[in-house]
Amino acid sequence: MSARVNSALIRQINLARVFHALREHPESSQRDLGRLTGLDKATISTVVAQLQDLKLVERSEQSKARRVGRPETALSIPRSAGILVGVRLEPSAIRVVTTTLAGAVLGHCQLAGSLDIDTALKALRATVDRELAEIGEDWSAVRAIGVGIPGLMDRSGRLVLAPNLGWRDVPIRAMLEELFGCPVEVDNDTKAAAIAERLFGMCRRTDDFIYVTGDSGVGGALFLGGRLYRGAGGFAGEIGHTKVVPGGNLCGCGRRGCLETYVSEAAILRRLAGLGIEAADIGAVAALAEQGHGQVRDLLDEAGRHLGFALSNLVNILNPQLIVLGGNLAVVGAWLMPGLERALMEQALVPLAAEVSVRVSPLGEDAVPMGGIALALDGFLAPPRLTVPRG
Amino acid sequence: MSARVNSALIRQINLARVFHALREHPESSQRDLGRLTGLDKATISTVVAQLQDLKLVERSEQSKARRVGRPETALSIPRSAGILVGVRLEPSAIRVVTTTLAGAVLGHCQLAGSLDIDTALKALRATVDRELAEIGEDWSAVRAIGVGIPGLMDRSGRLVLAPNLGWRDVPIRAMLEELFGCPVEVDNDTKAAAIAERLFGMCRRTDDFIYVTGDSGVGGALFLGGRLYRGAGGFAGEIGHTKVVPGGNLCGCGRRGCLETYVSEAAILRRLAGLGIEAADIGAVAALAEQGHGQVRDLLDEAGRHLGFALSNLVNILNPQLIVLGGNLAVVGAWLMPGLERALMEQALVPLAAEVSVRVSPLGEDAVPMGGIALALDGFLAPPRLTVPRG
DNA sequence: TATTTTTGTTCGATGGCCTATCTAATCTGA
DNA sequence: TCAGATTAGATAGGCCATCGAACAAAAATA
Repeated sequence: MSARVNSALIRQINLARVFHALREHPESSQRDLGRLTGLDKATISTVVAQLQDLKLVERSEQSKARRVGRPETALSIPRSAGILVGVRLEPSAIRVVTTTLAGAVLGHCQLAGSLDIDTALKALRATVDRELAEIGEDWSAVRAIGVGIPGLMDRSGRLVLAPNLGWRDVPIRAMLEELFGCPVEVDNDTKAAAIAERLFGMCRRTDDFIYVTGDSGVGGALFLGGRLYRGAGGFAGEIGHTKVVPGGNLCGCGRRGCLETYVSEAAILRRLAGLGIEAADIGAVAALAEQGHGQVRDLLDEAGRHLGFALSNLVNILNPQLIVLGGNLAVVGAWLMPGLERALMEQALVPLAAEVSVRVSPLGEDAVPMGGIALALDGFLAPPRLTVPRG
Repeated sequence: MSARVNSALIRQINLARVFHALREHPESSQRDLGRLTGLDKATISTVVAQLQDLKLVERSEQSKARRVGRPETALSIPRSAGILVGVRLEPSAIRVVTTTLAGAVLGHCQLAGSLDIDTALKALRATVDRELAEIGEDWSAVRAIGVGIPGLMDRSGRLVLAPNLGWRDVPIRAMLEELFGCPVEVDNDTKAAAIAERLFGMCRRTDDFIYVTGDSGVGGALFLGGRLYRGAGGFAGEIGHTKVVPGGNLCGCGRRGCLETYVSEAAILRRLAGLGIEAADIGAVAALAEQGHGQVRDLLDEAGRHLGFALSNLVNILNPQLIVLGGNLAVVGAWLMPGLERALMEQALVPLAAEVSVRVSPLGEDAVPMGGIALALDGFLAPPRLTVPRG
């Protein structure tokens, strides 16, 4: 059953809309917010008053005069409104980012990871504590925490399966809320990163984009029609097992020629090793390419071609506006691009290929933790989804 | 700018929800509708009163007693509420269906098509006039008309391009409203058929499904998260040019091995002709298969395999709950199925393949005109979409 | 200094939904 | 037969939302 549609929901929706409008356009006046949201200025007045009561918004002391007439008073989302904590939880590392409610980064922190759940959680707690001390805030300032995890979640925040961590069927959200004593949101890391791209990255005005990343495998997330698409079972986005080479490399899934046997970090390192080229990680690969290493460049170009082939089918089917390369793929993005764009132009239908552009994510290593920030923000701001039968 | 969120919008949403609940569950009482929509019975009371004022709903005279207490009075969407007209406009044929507002079919009608716009529109008007006479209704009873066209539409109802009809940049919606003097909705035929499947067919409870059809090409429509997904430019769903055979048949798009060179009606007829088997249309092919013609069955099985391969990538990426074969593919669906399901099981990731089921559409030839009905219903019932920044 | 101009607040109107109460219609059981 | 129990639906009052219009505030301008 979907949510009740009543006046409380209206206010919840408009509150979120006004807040996000101010987040996107800092130092706006009430008049600006009215224009941005389409709401009457009287409504904006009461909504802003409520946001002030919630300590989410502050009005600046001095006012800026535009030309004639009463000057506008600028509004802001102050640091005193509280902070958000975004976490990337991985076998190899735990990365923590703290931001204001507006998404401005206050500090970073990183720690070696762990495969044992209890150890990982304890380390996480210690890391966040240290990070808070570093930026001079305490727990009372934390509004919410969001965590991106390489695994599959259900809607209630239960981790169904995380192969890389070796975790299965863990009530991770409940455990973290117990641990931190504040609201916690959890989601798949790639999906979280895609949401971050939408709220803080390069997709702020883009309703339809595909986000691709490549670590151990190749993950994807689909942002369709202004919202993240999760699929019937929450698995949507599994682009890594698209078949790109008939009878190609053997994949962990048991089939041959899957995309992720060519373009994941693991695959690239393995294939370079096969050529006698040692690289510790994707950064080292990028460095080699930067130095003009021909074989490395060729291999990345080929990987880009395979990725472009897989994406071309997706472009034909989904007609996105933008494709974003994130995570490890962003690190070598510049070297994947030529092959990728060539394959895309050759394989995708002309009008669709012409409209889509491919970009490298600007969020870098912070993509997933910033996704945690986006999840946390959603957690206490987003109204419930409501469904109406329609086309 | 998205719609204003105010109390008028709330009522619009709840009106639509109650109407659809009654459409889905005929002869419901107000109490039933309250349970179905989650709304308070007081709210249901006023909403039903308004629906009655709008002549959309009627209360039955006699009442049905369940056990003890005051008996319920059943509500219905009566024929006197008006009728809807659904149209499929094609080069070869114009097909018209009339239904009640609840979607119950009142009559069918078909006519040879035309490639000339003026002739086609005149013929359409005459066909609808005749059909109305046949079911004993006149134009005053028509609430709205919906038309499915094999071509690309923009959001305002302008036909951008219809290669099969040879039309380009035609303000088809405005022309039809002029012609009929009542509200008209237009959309791509495959997308319309998918909406019909959702409202009247086998996907009434399914929020995530892929609809596939094959006429001259292979078309698809994506119903994702409870609504039809159109893509950034309205092109979403082009499954026909997925590459399924490297270096395969030459396609009209200039590339090789596209899906639609194997499984469209045109492709199947052409490939059968290459084997010396003459079939006039897809119905004849189905008949041959029915008679046990080995070569025909083999070719359909192979087509099913190619379709299954294309769909397997899509299943991996979109994680749908259901795949529906419609249009001409439904006619030979039984013979495509074995190859299709085999390919799907082999190629798609196990947990995803296990959850998805493939079905043949029950709507048959009426799928597109019923899509017109769905569009027409949406036109005067669906509230405006509202967007909230979120994940 | 008075006027103009623009911003933001407040008040009343309107119209949603919801709680509580009331009425209607039937069944139950003595 | 008839009073009570039970359930469906209507109505009134409360609350809260947006919105239009009048109002207050603050600065530039003449």
